[in-house]
Amino acid sequence: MLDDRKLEVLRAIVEDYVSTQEPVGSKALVERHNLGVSPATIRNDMAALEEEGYIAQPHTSAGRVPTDKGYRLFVDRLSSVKPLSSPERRAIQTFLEGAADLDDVVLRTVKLLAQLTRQVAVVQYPSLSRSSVRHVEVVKLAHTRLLLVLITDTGRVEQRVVELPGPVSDAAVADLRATLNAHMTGRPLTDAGALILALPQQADSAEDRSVMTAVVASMLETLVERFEDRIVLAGTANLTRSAYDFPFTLRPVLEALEEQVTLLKLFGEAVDPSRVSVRIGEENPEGLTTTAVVSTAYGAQSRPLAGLAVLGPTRMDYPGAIGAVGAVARYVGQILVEG
Amino acid sequence: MLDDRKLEVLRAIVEDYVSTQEPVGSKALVERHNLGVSPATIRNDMAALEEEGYIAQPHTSAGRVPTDKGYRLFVDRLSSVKPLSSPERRAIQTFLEGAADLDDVVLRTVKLLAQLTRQVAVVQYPSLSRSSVRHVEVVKLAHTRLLLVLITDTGRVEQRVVELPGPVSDAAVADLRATLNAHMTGRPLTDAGALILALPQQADSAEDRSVMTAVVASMLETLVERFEDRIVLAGTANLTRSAYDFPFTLRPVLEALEEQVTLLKLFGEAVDPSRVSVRIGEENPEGLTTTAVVSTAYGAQSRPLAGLAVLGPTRMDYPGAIGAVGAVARYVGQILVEG
DNA sequence: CATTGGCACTCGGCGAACAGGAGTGCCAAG
DNA sequence: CTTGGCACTCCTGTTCGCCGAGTGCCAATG
Repeated sequence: MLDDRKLEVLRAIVEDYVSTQEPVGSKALVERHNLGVSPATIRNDMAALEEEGYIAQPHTSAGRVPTDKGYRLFVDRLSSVKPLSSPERRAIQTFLEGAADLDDVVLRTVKLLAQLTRQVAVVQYPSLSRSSVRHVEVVKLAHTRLLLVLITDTGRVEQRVVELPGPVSDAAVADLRATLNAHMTGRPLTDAGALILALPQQADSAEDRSVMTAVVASMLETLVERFEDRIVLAGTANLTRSAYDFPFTLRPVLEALEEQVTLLKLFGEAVDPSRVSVRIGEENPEGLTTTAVVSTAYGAQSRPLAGLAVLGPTRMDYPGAIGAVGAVARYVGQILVEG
Repeated sequence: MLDDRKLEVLRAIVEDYVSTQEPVGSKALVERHNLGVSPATIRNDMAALEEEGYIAQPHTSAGRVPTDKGYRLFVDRLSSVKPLSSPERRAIQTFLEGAADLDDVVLRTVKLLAQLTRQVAVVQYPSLSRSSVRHVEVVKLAHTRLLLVLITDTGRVEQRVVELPGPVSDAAVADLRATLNAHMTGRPLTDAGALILALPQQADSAEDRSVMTAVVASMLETLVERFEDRIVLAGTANLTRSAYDFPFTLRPVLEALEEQVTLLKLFGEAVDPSRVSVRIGEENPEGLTTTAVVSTAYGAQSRPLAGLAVLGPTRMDYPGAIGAVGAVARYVGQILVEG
């Protein structure tokens, strides 16, 4: 059905439309790309492509525009990743290496991505669920109040205040710290919860037991609730560039970007740092159905830490975005895994 | 120059324009407000108001629109704060009281404000500079690596990893913890830095001294660098509602909202929880000159914690926004100061 | 049978012309 | 000072007609 030239035509249409933002006609196509055939031939091919649903015309007498299905085919079979230039690579590396701490790494990453792609960038903090416990600290703030601090091997720190049913001694706190560390240190967070579940029953005294119960409950909440929370955005202003057809399409996107739940869905599939996933139009969660999302995971191959993505209109420079997302993910992964 | 009726006319113009978003003419004015005079009279008043620069007409034959100066007069002399309804108050209180921790309080606050005003809401975390030290914790992560945790009385927790020049013993760490707490606990963060500056010189051994130097340097950085950082936004999608005149005006606003530095300026003057400040148009920092910002501080009267604001088009419901900002600030202040 | 040039057709975009109407400014009278 | 009347401005929406881009179809060609 679709011979090589038709595919070539589709690629040309996508490329032209992405760069000009205007429907592309048969004549313009043969001029800009040397296809070696006449406009009439292209018209036949275009008719076939439209028949198959890869392109569409906004108005009867306008040029053609790729459909979501067309972009999909383009991404899957017609495009190759556009590698970054080596100055770009160097810039990325030095920029990211200058980061002071985890917050700074994530912040720089998201800004970098937004700037490179001129789209909206979304970066997820290294997920707790994929980290291990480096250390647990227990601090007595008052007679009946403790602070639990959980430090992960990715440098993330979660803390939580626990109200106790009764007062505790300093010695008991020291005990608690030792016990928790003995059970949790070095374990992945996904397992850590189960490992401390039985602790209250093993406590020596009734007091210890009630304290332990409160602490364990709180720790479990931390492990469960905060699993994947923090997400950082940058470049939302870029949304205004790509939208002539305004409030209608922009509104739901801005709303979706404020909804953590929606954003988390973007990373649902991206668990393999070596592959970049592209979701186009209707393939996205509600509110983002007019956009395209290019995402991947970062971290070591064997241990992905979290997701990172670029979001823009479906008319997006896919090869460029895929290249940028992949490269940035690699560098961030390196820094976080080594550092 | 401006008698009572002219002021009344200005108020009517502002109110009508805010609610209809359309230039308001003399006839409509006398119909919607019972001013007791004829349109012709109003026309004379309007001419005077225009002469003085309080209103302007977009086109020769259109109605009048308030200028920034007009809004300013309206806010300063013509409007009274619109108190929230008592169901609203109750809703706010219960909603905020349901918050689990500081993050949650701030998050709920910002969402609440955005929803109440249907504008963009901006909330600053309780500023470190206006908090006191509740506790300092020192945790040994590895032989040459310590974690410093600083907990403030507003529930904020800042942590930082310090690389040491050489290994430390557990006893030294315990010492360090005790010393730091002795000097810092209960002190405002603004003073805490000065109080630990001299510590390295008092150390017993050369090893202790080098460790202390590293720790103090890191602590000072935390105190200085992180003074005012985190800011949370909500309701950016509301920007699309109030803008027919799009990309041109929206773009710089979105950019400004991503710029922490700009946002911080919004709170520059707001240090008194009992007063709500309004900045209109050109009174705002670059990028926000087409918007109005209603801001205040929250916290105890004697000890403001941070700022909180609402941002929207200059055509904004000022009485409503001022009421909402004031009320929310009061409730958040209560919760954070008591809790 | 794919390719091509020719050609009629469609339809959106754009500017001109036009009518309607809202709103104004001015003026003279109360 | 207020008011009704009135001419004027100019924005808004509509219609009309034209232009041109782009298409689909067809017959001719290699």
